[in-house]
Amino acid sequence: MCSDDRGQCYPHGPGQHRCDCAGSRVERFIEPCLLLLLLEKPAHGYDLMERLREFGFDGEDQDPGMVYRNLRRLENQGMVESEWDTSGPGPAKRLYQVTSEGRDLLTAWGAVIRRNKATLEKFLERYEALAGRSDTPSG
Amino acid sequence: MCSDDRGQCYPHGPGQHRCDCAGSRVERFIEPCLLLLLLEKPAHGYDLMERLREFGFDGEDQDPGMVYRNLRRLENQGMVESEWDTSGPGPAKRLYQVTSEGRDLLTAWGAVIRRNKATLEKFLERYEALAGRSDTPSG
DNA sequence: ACACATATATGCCTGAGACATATATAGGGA
DNA sequence: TCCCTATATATGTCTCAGGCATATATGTGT
Repeated sequence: MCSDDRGQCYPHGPGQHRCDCAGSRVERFIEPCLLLLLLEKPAHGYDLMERLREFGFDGEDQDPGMVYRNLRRLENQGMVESEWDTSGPGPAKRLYQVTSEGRDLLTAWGAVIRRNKATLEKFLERYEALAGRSDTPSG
Repeated sequence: MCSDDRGQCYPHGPGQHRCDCAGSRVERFIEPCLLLLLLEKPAHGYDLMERLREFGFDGEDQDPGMVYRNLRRLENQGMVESEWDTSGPGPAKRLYQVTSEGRDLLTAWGAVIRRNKATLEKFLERYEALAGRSDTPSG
């Protein structure tokens, strides 16, 4: 079923893919995070990969594929623009910045995330109301 | 790309599957919702389908498949138990109740959802800090 | 020469979820 | 009787996001 030796682990339960037990994902959450980071400061993928940890993305080993693919998709959709930067040392970097369409998308995400937060809050209220009763879920 | 005539619609943006534009999902969120509802009051699938709306599940037309499959999976994992109820009129109902393992799972979910909420809050803080600057995402 | 950090890109596979459909029971109306 | 609807459960198919692996290239240090 779903067993590793890292303590709490539930069958198909609250976990990342294949039982990482780090929490259920908010779908596509990486998208608004990338947009926000890029609005704060234009950057390239490898840099964003590091900075994503600040949003709770499992820092230990970030997946480059995830980051780069999302950036390319956002570019295809006109949400970000990129240009090669060969000025520094090392391999060329693709410098991204957000377009005005991308700003609109982030605004939309803002609303979505507020709504999402409200949903989780509603759940927790109800969950804690239940826990206050005798038949608490933890006991 | 992603266009319908229902107003706000972003390419692959904040939306349910295939551009429903109703908000990005929290993965597997239906699971803790079902457990919580069943702890509040044992019930059958069709009933739960209705009650799920209270958690923000797109009420208009709820998907029975989603509900029933999740219930059966939870039962296979020993998180809930069911028995047929043929007492009432109409077709037989499968009455579900939560097991002690299921309660533990809900407790774990509680922690996950609190963490998730914190992540969204952190994002929103940072998002609003940016919006306070001149280069606000919406303007 | 070799290892390593930096940097980008692509391929494969799985699981959740959206959508459609099948099946059965019972009640009401034409 | 036949049909429509509400109630109730179950299953098939397809797509997409994400996890994991891998390929490629450049510069630095030893």
